[in-house]
Amino acid sequence: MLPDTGFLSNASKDLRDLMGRAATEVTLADGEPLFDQGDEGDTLYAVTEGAIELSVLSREGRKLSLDILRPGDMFGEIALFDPSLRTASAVAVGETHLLSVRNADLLRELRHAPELAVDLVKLAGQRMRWMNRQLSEQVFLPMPSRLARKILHLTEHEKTDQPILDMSQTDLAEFVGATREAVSKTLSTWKKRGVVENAKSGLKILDYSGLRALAALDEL
Amino acid sequence: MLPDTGFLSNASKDLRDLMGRAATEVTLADGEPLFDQGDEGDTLYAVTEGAIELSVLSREGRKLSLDILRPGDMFGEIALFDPSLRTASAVAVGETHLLSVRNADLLRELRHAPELAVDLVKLAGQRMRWMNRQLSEQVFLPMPSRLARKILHLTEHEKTDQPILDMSQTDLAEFVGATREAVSKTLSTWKKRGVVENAKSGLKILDYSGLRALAALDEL
DNA sequence: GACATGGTGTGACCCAGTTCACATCGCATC
DNA sequence: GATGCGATGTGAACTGGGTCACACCATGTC
Repeated sequence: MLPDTGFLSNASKDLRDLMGRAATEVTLADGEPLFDQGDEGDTLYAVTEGAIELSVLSREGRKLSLDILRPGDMFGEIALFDPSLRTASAVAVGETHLLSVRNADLLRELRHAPELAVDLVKLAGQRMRWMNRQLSEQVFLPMPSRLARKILHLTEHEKTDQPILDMSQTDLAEFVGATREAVSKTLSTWKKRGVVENAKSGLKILDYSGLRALAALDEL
Repeated sequence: MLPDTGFLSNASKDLRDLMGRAATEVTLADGEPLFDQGDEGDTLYAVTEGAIELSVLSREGRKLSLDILRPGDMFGEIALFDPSLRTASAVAVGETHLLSVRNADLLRELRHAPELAVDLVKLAGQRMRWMNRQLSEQVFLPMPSRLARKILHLTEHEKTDQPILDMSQTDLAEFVGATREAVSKTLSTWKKRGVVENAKSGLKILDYSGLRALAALDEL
């Protein structure tokens, strides 16, 4: 029922089973919001099909995309234990199916297997580590490195050697916290160097190791 | 034994008792590091006396201070459940006393009171929320607003109406992710406007509400 | 008193990235 | 094939903040 790839692959089988028991299904159409930053939330989700984009936005409407979650990924772990305002917004990218587990339901299940709480916290811990990295990258790395990193991250689930990133420069800009123009310009120089090239509705990565160098992977 | 102020005040009494049972004491001299980013860590700490500065640093040595933790504050929650590399460094500010709880010891105690796991995760959740805010502030707010926020944050534990922030401009700069010069210049303009003034070894806040306005508190 | 040392104030200059303003290129629709 | 529209490319001007290079304290200490 629950996928065993991605984030969830780190969870123990028992935990996955338990969550499966407490879960109900949700389906979203493309672009449909699941929740907004500031909503009350007490539910954890796991993606089974499609994708979810997590983003934060400033009051003036500027947006910083945090991640795209794919089948096997989980999110909303915090809300589960400490129901309160959501710290990010989530919208569906393409038609997507989710499993949702509500706070109360999970706690009920957890009473039969309390040792699994630790597993859950591990997941939360991993997300926190990830969060921490986002912060320091944003602070320490120049825009081109951040861009290279995001591209690598967003294509790492592809199997091909020269994957195509199906995303507009505008979206990409929201991921790296910069303007569309700036992204366009650095992509231009990379194209000249043969690192990437335009492809049908997207960006084709030609030189993976070149990109990795640009990402300044040894830093931080 | 464990203080009941600050972060810990959010913890239930039972949890505090349990932690007290599993804890051992640690004392650090001024400036002494507790752990460095990248160390293995499986221990959670609570400050009982003195203060701890948490910071992240880039490979080239640039530093971003995250917070100053005072008596009653806890940190290292994640390492407890998911022992792994520390994501930040911690050094003592002044002579400081800590209580430390090791992973294994807490889990043993937790076996007698498994329902308390949830309490612990709540704490982790709160820290994650806080982390999230740091990230979006760093991305969305201009330096002066970040500076104003940090000053407010760092003085909020003072009882006085016009507290003195005992910290050099260099340190402040590390908190807001900017250079000393930039901090000096914005502080200068604030001094002209009567918001702050220099005091013996520090900065005196004259106009709290003025500072709050500069912090753009409605944003985000 | 002379001198180093660490904090602070400012100015000159530089640069990454933003803002604004277009031009261009598909590609869908009529 | 004309028209429109979203995505892309790029150039000019601006700007926040960084870098560098000082001057100017205090304070301590020899």
